Amino acid sequence: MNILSYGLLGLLAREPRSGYDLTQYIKPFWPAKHSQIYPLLGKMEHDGYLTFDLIRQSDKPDKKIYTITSKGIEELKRWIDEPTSDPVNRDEMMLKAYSIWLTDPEKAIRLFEEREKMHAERAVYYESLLVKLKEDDQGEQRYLSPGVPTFSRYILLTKALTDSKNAVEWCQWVLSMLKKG
Amino acid sequence: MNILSYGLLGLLAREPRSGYDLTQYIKPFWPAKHSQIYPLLGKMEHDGYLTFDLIRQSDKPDKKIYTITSKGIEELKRWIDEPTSDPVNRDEMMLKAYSIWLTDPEKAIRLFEEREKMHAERAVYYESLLVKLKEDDQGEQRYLSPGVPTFSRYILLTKALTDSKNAVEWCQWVLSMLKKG
DNA sequence: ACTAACATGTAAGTAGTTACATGATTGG
DNA sequence: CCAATCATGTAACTACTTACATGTTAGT
Repeated sequence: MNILSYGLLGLLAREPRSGYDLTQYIKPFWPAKHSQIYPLLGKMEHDGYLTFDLIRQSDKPDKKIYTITSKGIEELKRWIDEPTSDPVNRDEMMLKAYSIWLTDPEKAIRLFEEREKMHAERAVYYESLLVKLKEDDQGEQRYLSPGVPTFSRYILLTKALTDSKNAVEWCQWVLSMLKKG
Repeated sequence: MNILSYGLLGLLAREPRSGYDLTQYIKPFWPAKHSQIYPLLGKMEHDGYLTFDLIRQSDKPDKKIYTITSKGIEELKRWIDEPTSDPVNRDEMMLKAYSIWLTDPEKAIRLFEEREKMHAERAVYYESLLVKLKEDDQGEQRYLSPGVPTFSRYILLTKALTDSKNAVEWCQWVLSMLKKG
């Protein structure tokens, strides 16, 4: 049970999903490829944290729908009280920014403009997910109450959105200095 | 030559340093343990990107001071123009936040207060580094000119500081909702 | 015709962590 | 006396990525 496996349990605690679905949903919060996730799900099933049902499909490939067990729920609750490891942020861009003084300003400008675009696109994406969340809520603002799963999703999406916006602003700030010279 | 090795080259492009020093300086921007860095430095030296001088010390253990070669500088410049990989952010706290609805509010509050404190401490630390940078500059504001190494350090520290502050604010925002209930 | 989405899996490799190993000096 | 800082290294392990492997359907 590594950290990723708790992330997967957290998704399955809301509703049963396939490995394929889990790979998509976990991505913004804990990047991982399907080649890491599929074997891990097998191990978690073997250890009794999950069960699965094989769903035969004619139009699309067959799939395994994983469901969390009560043992899985207990393990998830236990984990929340354990010490939390430090965040790990690795961004090649930051290392390039550290050496940007070695290169010519045009190249530096191109680099930061690219990144600004990337983060702006992410911001749009997270914004759209937040809009969807609020639409599903139908004006009842249930997502503002801790204790419902939507609350957790709401605060995470908000964090992802502000992080993206801040990254865009930082790029713009650096660009303004690069263009002044 | 993995991404970390370019980070190390970037530090050595400013001034020669020991592996021990590099381990400290790289940490905020690319977490890595000495057990990863020492063998990597050996490989980079073997490949001609670095040289080292063995400094014998009587009070402290001997050390190796690494210096970047012209081949190293060229490689560093070449890397900046290459495609940049996506940032990787993995924070166990985010996964816990996603499952926080399963636990009681007091535990949730404790979790977020701890994190708020951690990020606040980081903010103080980065603030102090920025203050030091500006003191060393002696009011000449050279760090605002792209093309000097201090500019790169300035923009990175500013990013690290605002990221920490934003994380503190997010924790406080979540806490305000958790306390309302 | 080709590209993307759906769907799961394994094999081989790289990157990163934890633990082991050593040892002097300084400060509380 | 104990912990921290300085200083470098290896061994064993875990985590993660890239590449290989297969196959259908829907849209451009």
